[in-house]
Amino acid sequence: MGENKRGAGLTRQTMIDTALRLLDEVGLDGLTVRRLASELGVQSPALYWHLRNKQELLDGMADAIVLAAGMGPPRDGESWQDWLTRRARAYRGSLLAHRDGARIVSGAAALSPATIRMFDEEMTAMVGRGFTPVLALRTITALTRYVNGCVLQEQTERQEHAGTPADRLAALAGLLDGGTGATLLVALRESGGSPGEDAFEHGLRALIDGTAAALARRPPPHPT
Amino acid sequence: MGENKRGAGLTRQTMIDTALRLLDEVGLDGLTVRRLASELGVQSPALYWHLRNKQELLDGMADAIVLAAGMGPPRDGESWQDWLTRRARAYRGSLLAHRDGARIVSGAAALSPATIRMFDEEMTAMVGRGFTPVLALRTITALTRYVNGCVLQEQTERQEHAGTPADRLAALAGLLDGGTGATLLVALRESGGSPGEDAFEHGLRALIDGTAAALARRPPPHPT
DNA sequence: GAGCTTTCCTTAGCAGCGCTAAGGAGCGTC
DNA sequence: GACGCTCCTTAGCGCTGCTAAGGAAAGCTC
Repeated sequence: MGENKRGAGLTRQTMIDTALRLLDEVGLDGLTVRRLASELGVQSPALYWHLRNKQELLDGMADAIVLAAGMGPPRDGESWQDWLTRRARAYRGSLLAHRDGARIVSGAAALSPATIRMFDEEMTAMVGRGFTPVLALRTITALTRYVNGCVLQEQTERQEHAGTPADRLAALAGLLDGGTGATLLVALRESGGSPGEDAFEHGLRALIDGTAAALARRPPPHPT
Repeated sequence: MGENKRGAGLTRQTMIDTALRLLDEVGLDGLTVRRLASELGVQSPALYWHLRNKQELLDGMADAIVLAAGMGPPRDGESWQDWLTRRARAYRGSLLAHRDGARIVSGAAALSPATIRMFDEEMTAMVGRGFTPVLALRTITALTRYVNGCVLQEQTERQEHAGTPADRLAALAGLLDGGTGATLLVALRESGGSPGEDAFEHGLRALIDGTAAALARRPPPHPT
């Protein structure tokens, strides 16, 4: 693969970047330390000079994926509903941008201080818009976990069902003896393109609207 | 470990049951084929007479966990809101009942026909209560993925942060230079017991309420 | 009842994994 | 020129999922 002596020696960052590129090729299960080392033009134990173990590499990759979403406080004049919606879509897009991205982020053991500070800034902005700190934390947490769960499922489905959608539908029809009347089949046939994206948008709007209801239920402590 | 010749030979079901028990002891990463075989009083290749590979075992475990939640159509006189809330809590409880339960279910490649039929029955019940098939599918999908994401996060956090909550709070305070004023710290301190459970309940209610709003927005095709 | 087949488990072992131990090349410093 | 530090090498350990080949026991056929 690549030869050594490229510019300077290995860096934590070049390892993470190369690992993310390699991830798209071979997937998380194919991402071995030896494979990454050969991609970097180096023997595998060389990586352990820069990393304590493989998990530290995965953590770095997870943080890079999260940071690439470009989240952060709302823009000026943006309602918190629009902001949180945009934020959730950007986060989902960042997870989808890399193969097994959701598995990487979900399995991460620790986020970087920069990411944690970003969460804190976001919550402060929410408090400025009428949230209590507790409600802000609950909302951000619920949204993040929802997106994680959605993309995780989307990505595992994408790689294991190799057949065409029509084949999958036919296989499902064989299991549901009710024939074409089965509700699940009707729904899958009627929901046009990607049911994953539809379900994501439905749940996202529901979470935002439901949060607005919770916010109205518990008004800010100093109403004018 | 266990001796062989217990009753009859191995069964798919006894393997799955033993694997679930072993899972609570050693976790998913410690659940190896050799370890499970020794627990069954047998050599490891014996398992491959009953299973094609390890993934098939994990799929069976996932299905057992899902079925143990005892989901299904609503009871008589139960509103769909109460039913879906109860269903989501039962599902979460079933995932939490086994160590790494969410990882097992999220990584499952295929659910059993019985489970798929149960989903179909649930969706039929929802259609009977005013949902369109597409909206029913979106709602069930969003709820399932939300619970998956929640429990996945809860379970990975539980095992990797070994320190006491107070220690974690102090470590976090070191990262957030703003001192005790940081919103994230305030929220963590104020949210009493388990922020994971609080966030789950908040998101759950938001999802249900938001779905009710979506249902009201798109009324059934034959209103009287 | 002998012989054959089928079922279910054994022993042996392969390729690959994460990771460690020990050593060596290239450098700057005294 | 010797030393020490940095960063990489070669060798290899214990483990993984899984396969190949064989053997004991049970059941079926004649």
